[in-house]
Amino acid sequence: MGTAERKGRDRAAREHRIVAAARAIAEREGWDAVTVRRLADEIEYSQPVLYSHFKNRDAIVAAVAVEGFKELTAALREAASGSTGRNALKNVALAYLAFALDRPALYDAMFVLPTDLRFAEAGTRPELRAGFEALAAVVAPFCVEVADVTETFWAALHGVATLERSGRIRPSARNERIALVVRAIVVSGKSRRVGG
Amino acid sequence: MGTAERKGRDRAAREHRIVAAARAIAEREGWDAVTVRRLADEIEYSQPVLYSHFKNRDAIVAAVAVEGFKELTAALREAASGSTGRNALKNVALAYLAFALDRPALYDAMFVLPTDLRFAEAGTRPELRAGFEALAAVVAPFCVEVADVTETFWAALHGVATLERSGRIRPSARNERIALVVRAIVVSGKSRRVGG
DNA sequence: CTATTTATCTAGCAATGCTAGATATTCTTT
DNA sequence: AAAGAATATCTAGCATTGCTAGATAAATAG
Repeated sequence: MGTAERKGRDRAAREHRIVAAARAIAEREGWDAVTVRRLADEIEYSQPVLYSHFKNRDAIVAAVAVEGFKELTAALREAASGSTGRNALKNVALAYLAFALDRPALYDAMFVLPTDLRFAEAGTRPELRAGFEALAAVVAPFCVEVADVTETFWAALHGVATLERSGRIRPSARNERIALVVRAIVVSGKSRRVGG
Repeated sequence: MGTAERKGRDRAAREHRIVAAARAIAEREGWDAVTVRRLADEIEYSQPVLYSHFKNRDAIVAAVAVEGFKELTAALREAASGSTGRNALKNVALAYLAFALDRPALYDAMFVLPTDLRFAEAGTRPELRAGFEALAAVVAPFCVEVADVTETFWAALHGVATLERSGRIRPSARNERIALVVRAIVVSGKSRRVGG
């Protein structure tokens, strides 16, 4: 009798519908519009059901963030494939920015909103680690301290994305900034004395 | 009779007390603890009085942010003074990170929380522009496209600060990341062909 | 068929941002 | 100084939020 299995599947499907609804509303109207009541309406169950799936609202945001990390990782790998060296770097940088700018709500869930997700330490979820490694892969050819340079590359991309998104730096200069970041990585592994 | 003037001063003083209370609570307990009711208690007036000073809660956060910009600007200028060239860059970078990391609530008000403050466009408040120019001053010796490089420098610092603060990159590698950012700026203006 | 566990819902709490309408205070004018 | 006008402030409340206790319905087990 597979009824227990079916129940488990149903439950998983419902959980996925919650996450999908949260994400859809957030993308369309922002995270403030994602209320527990509205999610309950959306999945056609009452509020407390959501709390049998997630500890609290933040845990729902975190679930969306995990989806985001998977997709970001995929997008970065895709961008890296088919090119090498400096071009790969540039393509990855462009893909990162495109991801952050076209899916602001998703990016917020991943990097801005409070979550309990852990990073850069033991117990980091694999979805999160994989994204970092996709960046490290294109950075590695240019340096020996891969972790340091990857973190700095990532931070630069994150900073450019968030400051541009909030209107703090000029959208018109995006390409120049990307070129500067890419060049910084390319140069980082080369000789210390430069240009004479 | 300077009673109108005194009233104006009293009002300004009360407004300042609101902002100071908001900032103090935020620094101590986070922005979630900064409720309008609690601010009203703190200044010993009723809630609606706050709305005669500020349009809404976000406007109070914005007022704290403006204070933050003044202080960040001062900190960056201070850090730049007394050194030149690469050392000035490094000192400014260190000062920026120190600012962001020891005043997380203030930094959030300035860069993370939603505000109506405008940047990088006509109508930008002078407090905000001054901070940018303090960065530009130490970047200028190293490049010709000062605006582009300054924005990228700022973005890198912002990214490093926020990712480190949220535990997404290793605190232990802070100095390495700063060194990389500084070197990237130093190198940015030099010859395009590097290291042979 | 009954008892027990599991799934779900109704109803409500306490807190939030914000505001309408009432009241107290201060100023202006005679 | 008194009456009327304008200003300052408060009380009380709305609508919404995240979350939960306690009641009920459904599924399972004996």
